Amino acid sequence: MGAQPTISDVADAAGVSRQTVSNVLNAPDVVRPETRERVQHAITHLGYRPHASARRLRTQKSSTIGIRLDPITTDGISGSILDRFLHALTEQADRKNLRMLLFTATGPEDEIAQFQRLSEGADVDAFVLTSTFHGDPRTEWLIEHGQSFVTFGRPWGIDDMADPEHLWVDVDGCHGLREATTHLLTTGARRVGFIGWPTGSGTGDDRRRGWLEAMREGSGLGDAGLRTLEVAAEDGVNDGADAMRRLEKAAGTVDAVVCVSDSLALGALMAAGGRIPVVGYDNTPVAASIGFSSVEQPLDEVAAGVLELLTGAHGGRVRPGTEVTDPRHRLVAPRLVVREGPSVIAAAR
Amino acid sequence: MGAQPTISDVADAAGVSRQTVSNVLNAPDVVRPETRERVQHAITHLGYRPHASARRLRTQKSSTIGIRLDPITTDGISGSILDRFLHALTEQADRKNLRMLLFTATGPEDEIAQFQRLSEGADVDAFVLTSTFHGDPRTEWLIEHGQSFVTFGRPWGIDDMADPEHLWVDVDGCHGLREATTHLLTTGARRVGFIGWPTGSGTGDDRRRGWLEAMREGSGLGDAGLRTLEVAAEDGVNDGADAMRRLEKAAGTVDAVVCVSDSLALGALMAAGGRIPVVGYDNTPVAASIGFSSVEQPLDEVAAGVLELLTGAHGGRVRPGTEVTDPRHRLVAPRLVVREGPSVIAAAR
DNA sequence: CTGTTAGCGCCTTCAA
DNA sequence: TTGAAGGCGCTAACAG
Repeated sequence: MGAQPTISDVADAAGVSRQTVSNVLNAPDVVRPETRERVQHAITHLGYRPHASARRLRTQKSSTIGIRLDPITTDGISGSILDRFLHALTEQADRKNLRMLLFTATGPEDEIAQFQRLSEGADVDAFVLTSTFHGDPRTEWLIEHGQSFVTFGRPWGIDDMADPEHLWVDVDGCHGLREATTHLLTTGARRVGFIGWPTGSGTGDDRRRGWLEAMREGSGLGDAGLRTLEVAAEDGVNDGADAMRRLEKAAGTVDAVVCVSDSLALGALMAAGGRIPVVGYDNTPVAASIGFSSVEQPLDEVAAGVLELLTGAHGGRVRPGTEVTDPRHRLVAPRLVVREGPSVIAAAR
Repeated sequence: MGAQPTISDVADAAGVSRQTVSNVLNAPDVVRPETRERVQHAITHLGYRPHASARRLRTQKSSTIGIRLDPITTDGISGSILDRFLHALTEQADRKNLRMLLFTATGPEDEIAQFQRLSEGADVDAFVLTSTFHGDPRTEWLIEHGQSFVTFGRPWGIDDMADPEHLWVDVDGCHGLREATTHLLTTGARRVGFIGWPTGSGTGDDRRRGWLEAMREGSGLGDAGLRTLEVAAEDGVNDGADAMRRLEKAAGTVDAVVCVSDSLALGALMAAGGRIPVVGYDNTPVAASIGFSSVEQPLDEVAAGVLELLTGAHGGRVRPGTEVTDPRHRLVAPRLVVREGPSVIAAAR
């Protein structure tokens, strides 16, 4: 450790003024190459590094993004996707010289209090939210207080794509399930069942739509037939198993199943004893280790999109009166990870 | 938003000097009550909040703790425990007015580079590491450069408890497996098998010891018999299933099994078709949703310990010449979460 | 292209 | 108990 060298030390060592050093760092093209090199040499020689707080004080920006760590989901295996998103975000933020600051909250009001605390204390100058809905008090507060933010997930309002105030990035779940279903159909399956969440969740309804469209186009089944191939469940392995049994009872033969989550898929797989292919969603470690196919969200792309929106033209904030020229929303396509099937379960029988 | 009020604004509003405001904030007992109240009123009225960067610049401390987000573990379900630890840490740090800053690294050297960057830039003034070993280059670098840090996990050196330079908090895995094994023995099981990792990992060997000791004391089996009840595997569901089959082949009857991880436990459970009780480790969401017992790490306690060590007497750093009076290490006991058994798997048969 | 000057908002001396 | 200076390390304006 020892005392860190300051910009003055570097200036002295290089025989220039402090300002020139600052220029070398922040506007290199404005300094004559030979001077620049001399300064650079002094910097590396002394091991100088700009003092983050001093810079932030001076520039009035923290270059730090706040993100809330969700409360633990006891059930459901899908908690890990947030983890992976966070990882992607941190990694890419780092490349843009942005830092990620964590916080927790016990509920929406508490979260708003945290927004206030972190923004007013200049700890953070933007937020990333992970799941929001239309009329969410949190986004309303952020918009109202002119805070920069981008959400991972659509607000699921009437007209998301046109909403100029709420920047978001989301994964096209409809497309994902359509692809999964189509894949199963090309494999020879015809009666592909669907295990989803109860109607009402934007995400779940969107994914269901993907299955429905693919089936209408490719299965040759009518709507009445399709209705028996569909069943709703809460998220959880036991719920998935239960749903599978209900599905088999209602539909008679089922050639394959697509699910809105890996937890449900695991349950379905177990209940079916591994006899038919099951496709999950999120491509969690369980899917990988048990060996069933799953729709993977491209979290790197999502993270990149979030950062671009945040650092882009509007800097995550909408300037009133600005024309909506550049995209404020981004919908990325997931991809299907195809796996052979569950060797473990088969072996267990 | 708008411009945040500064300390001067508050001073003007309250009719005092800036200094008095500062005192009200940092040394309230030195200001006359009535003045204090007037200032407090002005603070809340104006919505004043001290500027974090300004304070950090002045005090030369960031009050921020850096933690590396581990690369994603594709296999193994246990990734979520780090998640929960991070959550506990963030929550408790917040109460102490400390912030958690994330970073990622591609490997040990890169991580050291990050240490350097973050510490020299005064972004962070302490680190939390999540898994270290004896002679780990990262801890060596941190010690050498006088950086504050605490690890979650023993260094697994010869004499951990006496090492005065490396502060750590860990979970007593030996105790955890002993408890799990004893529980199974009291339930009536006698031949309790053990599925562990290959010898050599400190954590794994420690947990194995717990099983071994409990069996020696309570099973009435001799060492020769015990040897057939033990099998090693990498971490993963398929590995667990495979291990279970090997175990049954080698040992003949097995009444129950304890495993060093939930992934292994899940595999074992499936291979055994849910016929015998299996106990896992980490109490991950899978254990909860499938419904098997598991040893839970008390991550809240770990987080609390880490922060206490960090903010305690030595502030995470060892002052040379200081007597070793207060504890520099902390070993917390996990607890067994008992569950009925896997209804899903039983039903699937 | 380089140097000088003037703070960013806060806290730590010291004096009153 | 309160007030008046000074400076933490940096960068944005200018002036040379």
